Amino acid sequence: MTELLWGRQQQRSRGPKPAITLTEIAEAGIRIADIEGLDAVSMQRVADDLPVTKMALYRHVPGKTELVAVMSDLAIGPPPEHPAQPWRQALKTWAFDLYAAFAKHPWLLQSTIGRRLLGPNELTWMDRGIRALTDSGLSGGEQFDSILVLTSHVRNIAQQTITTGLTEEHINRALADILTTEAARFPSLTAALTTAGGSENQGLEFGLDRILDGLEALINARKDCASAG
Amino acid sequence: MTELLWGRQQQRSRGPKPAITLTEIAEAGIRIADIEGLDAVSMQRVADDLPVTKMALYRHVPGKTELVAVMSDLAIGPPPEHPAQPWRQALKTWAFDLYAAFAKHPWLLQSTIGRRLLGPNELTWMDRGIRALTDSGLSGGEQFDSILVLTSHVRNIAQQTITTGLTEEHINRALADILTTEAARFPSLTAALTTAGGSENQGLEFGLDRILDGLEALINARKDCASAG
DNA sequence: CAGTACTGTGTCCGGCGGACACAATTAACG
DNA sequence: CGTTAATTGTGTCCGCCGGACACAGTACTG
Repeated sequence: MTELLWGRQQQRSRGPKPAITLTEIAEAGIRIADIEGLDAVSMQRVADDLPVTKMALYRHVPGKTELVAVMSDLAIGPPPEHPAQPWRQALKTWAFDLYAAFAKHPWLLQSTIGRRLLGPNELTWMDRGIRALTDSGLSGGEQFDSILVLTSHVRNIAQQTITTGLTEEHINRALADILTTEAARFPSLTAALTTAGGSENQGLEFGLDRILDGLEALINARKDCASAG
Repeated sequence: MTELLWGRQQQRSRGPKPAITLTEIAEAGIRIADIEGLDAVSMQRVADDLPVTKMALYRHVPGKTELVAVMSDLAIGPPPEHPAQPWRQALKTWAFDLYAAFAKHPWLLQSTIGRRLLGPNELTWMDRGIRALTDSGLSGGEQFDSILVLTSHVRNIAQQTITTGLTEEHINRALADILTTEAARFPSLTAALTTAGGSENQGLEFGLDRILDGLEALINARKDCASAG
């Protein structure tokens, strides 16, 4: 598993030349997931696209879990390069870049959840985020937790905005129906949504600014403390 | 679907008395998911526990998707009651309550992701969260987005801390191995993790405080603006 | 040239969600 | 009170899934 994600490929000696490579398999999977969603990615489906037999894939990848892991790290890719910026601006562009990556491959929201083995690209994203906070005066754990908060926010907004399925309208209509018939049970929610006036869709930036405000407050407090001591 | 989640049950007329109810089915599913995880919940497995035939379930629920939805709303339950508090403290206890709910039924982290039809309990959670911000001076959309940010943070921390599988140790060891052999590729991340000193596990409160700090700053800014105008 | 390691193929399995026809039950109606 | 019709749970069947395993062809090594 680690070997796969980190590209440790032992050189081949005897035997027929492989007709396909791990990268080609992953790319085929990505292609399918991009168009038809992650659920459409089955061993059979990937094999048909190459085209080889389904069991041929198992010569290059131990199972579907590992295939999805390789697909994910390959699809998310490395974070884009940017000129050096102050930490706040750096984190903001970092967050928008991450959102863009999720927008490009919506199925990454499904495949990169929970405790799992991380690939090099995903780790690079984390490293790049933490780098922005290196000179902030926060402790290592605080830097880590800060990036975690930002990541979860970006993920959540992406999940809310990026409409994977076509049930979008149906869900919204159902919610509207419920909120009109059962408004009495959810007074605060109803009030908030009626004054909200529909889809402002600025959730990403709003939450981002709040989190960054909170971080800035902590960083400033630490700086004051350091200069005073 | 809406009828199921919202308990609209039409009264029965002719025919044999139902041997099982929707609630019993959902409870059986919850029981299985709590012990063996959400993946162990199959129609066959749920039916065996009741015990009835698998196809009997389809008389009460249209499909597995709907069953999981009913299970989820039933398992998360209504948010606990608390005496009135200032908004910040209210949101903090609300967040901890939500975390506790996820800790009680870890599979809720899997089953309640993405755009979906919300049940009454889940909506009550949202309503209760927004209620804390009703008199904050924030707009309805801002109140909504604030709760969204808090929810995503709690979810993310729960996913990080609550160990569903037994691969925990294996993953950590693999990550440690990689960070030692490939430390040069991830300098900032390595530095942050080495100074962090392992599992402080205060991620929930840290992020919570930062987000609440950010919200407080916005609320205060609005108040100043209002009093000045 | 012989041996051997490696690749892709074909077949098979258990389990999954779900469609459909059927038998059994029970309330409503003449 | 008997008949009818609606509703319940059962059994069988299907296609798809991930994966195990034996087998045949290929290409390098001695």
